[in-house]
Amino acid sequence: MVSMLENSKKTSFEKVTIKEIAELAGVSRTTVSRVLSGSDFVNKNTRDRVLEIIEEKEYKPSIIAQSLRTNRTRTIGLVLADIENPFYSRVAKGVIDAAEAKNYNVILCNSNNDINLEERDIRTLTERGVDGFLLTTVELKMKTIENLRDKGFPFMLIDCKLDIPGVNYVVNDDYYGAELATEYLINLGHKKIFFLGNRKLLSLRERFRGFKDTLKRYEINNTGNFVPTKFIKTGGIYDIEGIIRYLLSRQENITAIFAGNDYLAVKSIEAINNNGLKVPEDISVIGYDNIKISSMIKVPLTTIRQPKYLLGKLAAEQLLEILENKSDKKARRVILRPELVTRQSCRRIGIQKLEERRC
Amino acid sequence: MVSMLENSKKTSFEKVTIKEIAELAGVSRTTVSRVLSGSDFVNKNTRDRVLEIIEEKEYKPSIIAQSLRTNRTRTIGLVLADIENPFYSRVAKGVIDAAEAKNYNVILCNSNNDINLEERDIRTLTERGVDGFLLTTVELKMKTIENLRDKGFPFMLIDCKLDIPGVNYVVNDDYYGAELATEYLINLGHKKIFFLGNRKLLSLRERFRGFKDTLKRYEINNTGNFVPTKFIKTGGIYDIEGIIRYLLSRQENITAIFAGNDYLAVKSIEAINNNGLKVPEDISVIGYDNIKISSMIKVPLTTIRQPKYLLGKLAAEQLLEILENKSDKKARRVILRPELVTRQSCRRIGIQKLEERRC
DNA sequence: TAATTTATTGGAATCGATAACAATAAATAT
DNA sequence: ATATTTATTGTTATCGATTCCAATAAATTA
Repeated sequence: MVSMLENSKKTSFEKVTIKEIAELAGVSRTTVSRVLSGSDFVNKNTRDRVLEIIEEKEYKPSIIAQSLRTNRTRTIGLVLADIENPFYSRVAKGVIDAAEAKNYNVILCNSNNDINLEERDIRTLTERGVDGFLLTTVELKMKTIENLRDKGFPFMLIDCKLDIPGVNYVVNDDYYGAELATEYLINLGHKKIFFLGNRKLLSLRERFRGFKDTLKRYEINNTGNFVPTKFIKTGGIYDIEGIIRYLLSRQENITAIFAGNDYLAVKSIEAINNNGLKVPEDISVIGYDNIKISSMIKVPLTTIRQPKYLLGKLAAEQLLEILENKSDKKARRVILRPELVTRQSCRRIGIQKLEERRC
Repeated sequence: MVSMLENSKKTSFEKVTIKEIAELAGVSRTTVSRVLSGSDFVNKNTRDRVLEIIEEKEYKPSIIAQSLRTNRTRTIGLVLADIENPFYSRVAKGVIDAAEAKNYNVILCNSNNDINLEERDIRTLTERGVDGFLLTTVELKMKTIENLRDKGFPFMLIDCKLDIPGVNYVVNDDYYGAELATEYLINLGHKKIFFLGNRKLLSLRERFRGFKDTLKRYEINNTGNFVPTKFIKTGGIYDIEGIIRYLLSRQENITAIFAGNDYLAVKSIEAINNNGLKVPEDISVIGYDNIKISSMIKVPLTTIRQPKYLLGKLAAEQLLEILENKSDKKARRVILRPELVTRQSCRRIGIQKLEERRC
């Protein structure tokens, strides 16, 4: 009764500490701590009494104080290249779910595809005392990563295959995915295929490699896949309209575009339409990522599906394993396989070119 | 030189503490702390010496220790209803940007539109010691909010207009937005309009109010806007296909659907198409939110645009102001105005009904 | 009965910072 | 020359937990 009265008087946010619990239970803080940490050697009666008071007072140990003492925060950092990009937000969901399942929290940074912000975010996170972090980097500096590794700070890369010792990652097999896409186009009869994408970005570099190698394997000569720099705006953003106009004007009879990601694909289709041509009738377009909108646009997009949720989930799980088990130095590298999703943005081209059908 | 040698020997992650800095500089920890906290009363020579050593040792104060002592973590929590929903991820970006601008970090929780997870998240965040948090709640329990308020824990609601004393929010004016949408449809000649959306959700409730009131204002009788429960799956998810089939079968000559959000609108259009009808020829559909895909789908969606980034940014800024300035108890309620975005999913219906054109 | 284990508990140091208060030396006023 | 201010710095307690080590009481063994 008295305690209820006291409670109702309490207006501002006051915290119960372990000291109070100890006093109320007539034991030492040590004992309360023991009760808290599960089972050590505490007498059953004592334990019950302490637990009762803990419950009554709704005592929760201060995570901050615990962190200071134990040097673990049960927090991991997540550096997202772009939270608004559905690819990354799905990855983030996987990360958050995996973290929460193990009673960890996630501090989120958004690097905005900016390598400088990315480094700032990494610094912020380490200073803030996260136990480890996950990095979805898009154009990473080798030095930064090596530095992190050498400091012994636990981290994993997401969707960034960097094969240097002591660096772990969970990635989609971009090379294989690009093979899938390219083979698909080739089987539809395409030979003049343009690869659209910023090859500075790690995953796009892999996709481009897969593309090139596949063409070679089929003995198809393909030249000039370079986007003139004048179409690349600050921050590596492409002027898709400009690129498409340029491609069409080159009169090279390009029959297909392999867009490095679905965003580029969607924009390309728009641009192609704006130039009076149609997809897939005049030009086939294949994307990469299978983001949600790719099935919803005017011409549902043929693309490569990547396990995104899994990417985040596995990465987080691997990181947490490392954290729970600091000694083990074994390499943790997971490579996930993408799949082809055929929709309607690519069509077969054959010996006789079908006449354009107009509605 | 010696120190460099030492550094290169250091393999694991070792932290420099204020104590070491103090010893190296030949001053007390207090003095170092003073230097750190900007300008107190420290002799310029001393300060310079300390700063030099801080720089040399790359010393960063432990945020955990600071937090414990000062009872401030420079961390805010963000409970997102669904990080994968582009609406919320844009909001999140606004929040993160505003927080980082003031040197705060964001701990992200994803409540998955689940009210139980939401409460768990709130608990997690308060226990973790965030300074305050932002809540994008979708179906909140009044009790939870009142409880938080009574405990004096700083928080703000995002896009959830809850007018009880001591509760602050930044919201879009859903009522007004719904007025805009409804008026637009009415001006196009629609009278039989169906409102599609879960009216348990706060913002949808507001939209429905705006919808109803506008119809009344135009003296239009509208009945039966209730979705039969059999089409509502667990978690409040709608079986849109079922609903649309049901609507069409009712033979009530519905000419327009006001979808409570763009997702519902997009799905509705798909469902309508699947039933052999066309948008907007047979049925007009207006959405709400103006998410990215709404302009990219087959029939670009007419919808209501909401300032999403601003929503998050302002909410975070308000919260931080509260945190920096604990004494001020003034109400912080911001109401943002949405706008109509006309695209192609609605058409005028007139006296003579145009014959269906087929391609 | 004395000696040794075992079970249970508490004291005090510690994690890395901040802050109230005290202390000293130098500068100024009387 | 003495008293009082001012500038600068240090001492120590504290935030809220954990943990090493010691202490006590009870139980067991010799």
